[in-house]
Amino acid sequence: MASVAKALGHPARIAILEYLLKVQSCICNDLVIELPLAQATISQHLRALKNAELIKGNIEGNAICYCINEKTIEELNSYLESMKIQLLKINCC
Amino acid sequence: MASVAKALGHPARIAILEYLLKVQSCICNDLVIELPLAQATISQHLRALKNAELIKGNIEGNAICYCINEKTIEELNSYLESMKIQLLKINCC
DNA sequence: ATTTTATATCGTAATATTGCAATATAGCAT
DNA sequence: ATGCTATATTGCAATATTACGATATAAAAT
Repeated sequence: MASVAKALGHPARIAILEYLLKVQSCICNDLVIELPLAQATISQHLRALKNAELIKGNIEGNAICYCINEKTIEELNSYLESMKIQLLKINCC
Repeated sequence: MASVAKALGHPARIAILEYLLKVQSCICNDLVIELPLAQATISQHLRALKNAELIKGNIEGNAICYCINEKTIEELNSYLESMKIQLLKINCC
């Protein structure tokens, strides 16, 4: 859990995910144009997101189609959901 | 968003939140016994969680009652929820 | 008043992360 | 075969994070 959150914990990586959502499909060189970061840096962030299984990449010719991995988003979501439910039981502070 | 995720992105801080959920109320010296970390380190992690508004602390005599800040959990949750909904529209990879 | 308990802060060493230029790789187009 | 395009990897400097001992603070108990 911590490792997924950690991968989310950088503005550039949030921006990448939101861009992927916005364009609803992605060949990632777009990102180099879209974000104010060097290509090497973006590649590094993509790797972090991939290691955390927040995105997955399919090779398509000489480009790579990176997409959000729904499964991990759902896992994170249901983790928070259950936290929310448990919080209803608590009555302090 | 990134800053909240970043605060969640450490196993000790996840452990603190889960402990707060488990005991359903908290006077935080418990944590020094519960977690295999020095008191200074725990205090540091508590500060990180507090800065991210994931917890709030009320002074109670000479102790402090730290509690989860539901509001932030809910915000995080609804961010992921809306991401999930947007993902349904996407059909690639 | 002194001691104890709970917590925070400071200083510091070890480690990790970030950003980037340079270089490498690999498929595509010519 | 050669050059182009998309991406990854490497090396490195700058910065941030983590962990902790030592010390500070402040309320409570004696």
